[in-house]
Amino acid sequence: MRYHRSDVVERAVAVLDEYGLESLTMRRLASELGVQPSALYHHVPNKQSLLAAVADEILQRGSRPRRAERWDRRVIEICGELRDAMLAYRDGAEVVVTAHTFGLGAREPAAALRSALADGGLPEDLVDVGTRAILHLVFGHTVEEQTAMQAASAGAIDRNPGGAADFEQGLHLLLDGLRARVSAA
Amino acid sequence: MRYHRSDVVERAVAVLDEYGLESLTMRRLASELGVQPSALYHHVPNKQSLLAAVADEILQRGSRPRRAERWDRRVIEICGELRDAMLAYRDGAEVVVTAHTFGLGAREPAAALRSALADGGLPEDLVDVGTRAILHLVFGHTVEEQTAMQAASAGAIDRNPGGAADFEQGLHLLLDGLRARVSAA
DNA sequence: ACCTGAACACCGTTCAAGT
DNA sequence: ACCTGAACACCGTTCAAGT
Repeated sequence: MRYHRSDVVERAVAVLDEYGLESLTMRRLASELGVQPSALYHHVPNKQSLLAAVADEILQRGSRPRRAERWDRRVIEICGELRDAMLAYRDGAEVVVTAHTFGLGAREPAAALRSALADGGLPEDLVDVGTRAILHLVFGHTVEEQTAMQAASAGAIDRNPGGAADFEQGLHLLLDGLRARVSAA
Repeated sequence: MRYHRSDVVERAVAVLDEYGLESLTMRRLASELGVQPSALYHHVPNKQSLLAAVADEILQRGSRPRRAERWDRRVIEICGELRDAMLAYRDGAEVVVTAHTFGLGAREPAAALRSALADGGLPEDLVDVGTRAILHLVFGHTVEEQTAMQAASAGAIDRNPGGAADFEQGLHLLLDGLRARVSAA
């Protein structure tokens, strides 16, 4: 059986979703494909870049058409899509956030937010600050939400970090600040 | 030589700061203390809780007296202290954020923010949402800032995520949203 | 081009035994 | 109470050799 890079990435997503990030090892993935661990290094330079590819695959699978016209509605749309995409796979938020932190993959959401804020007429430095702030909010909220969900389904009834409603409420706090800067410009 | 838990935690902080998180292994820490790896398990139940203790130690070492009176100035003060504390040690942000995510240690900053927002007269649900939003902003920004700093000092001149100025600007966006809700109450 | 087999240099954790 | 010695069950990655 001969594989391509896309087969490896797709199987990695499946292993992640079924067994979790801590079980997504090169050796485990190799045995899942019926291949020696060393064979994976023909398709991927190392584990880090495999995880980046997994992050991009998760985001791409969750992508939806853009419908909103107003810049602030578009921000909400992008953030909702991003949250849903990450929540759709076990440990999806952790994987996407880590990839973004190390600057490998997961670049699309930042670009989409940037252009929405730019369309809103914000000055360039505020586009930068705003994009990062929104992204940090979405990432932080979603990692916490997913961790709590998975902890709850594994037994312990921890604190709940709020779902979609709290997510949107936090986002609106930030959007208020940004809107105030648009009208002031 | 006989050690106590505090010796182990303090040495762990030193190893973290000097060699980074990826080198902070139980085996490495043991050899640094001149002891067998198994000896560490007399002072700490596992690696995860050692890292939580390291996170708390980092935060405690960076703690400063509270001076601000107004609730919103106090939020800025708390966030600045938190950022400085994490930046003071190599990979400090990563360690503190991970501990917080898994609900082990790093609880003090959330409590301090909660009480500041409550003093501001915000309704209870907004205290929750606001605390988490602020924390996510600070954590996200600081991890990104520290990662970029360390990547830069290791060679690659990456994108810079802004320092203290961008940090405060992002925080002010959120505070504007919160202040608007205070006056509306 | 893709894979095997074998190795290298590591991990976290447990547990009987010592003092 | 604190530590040793030895083991268990793993890791990511490299590299010569095969087809």
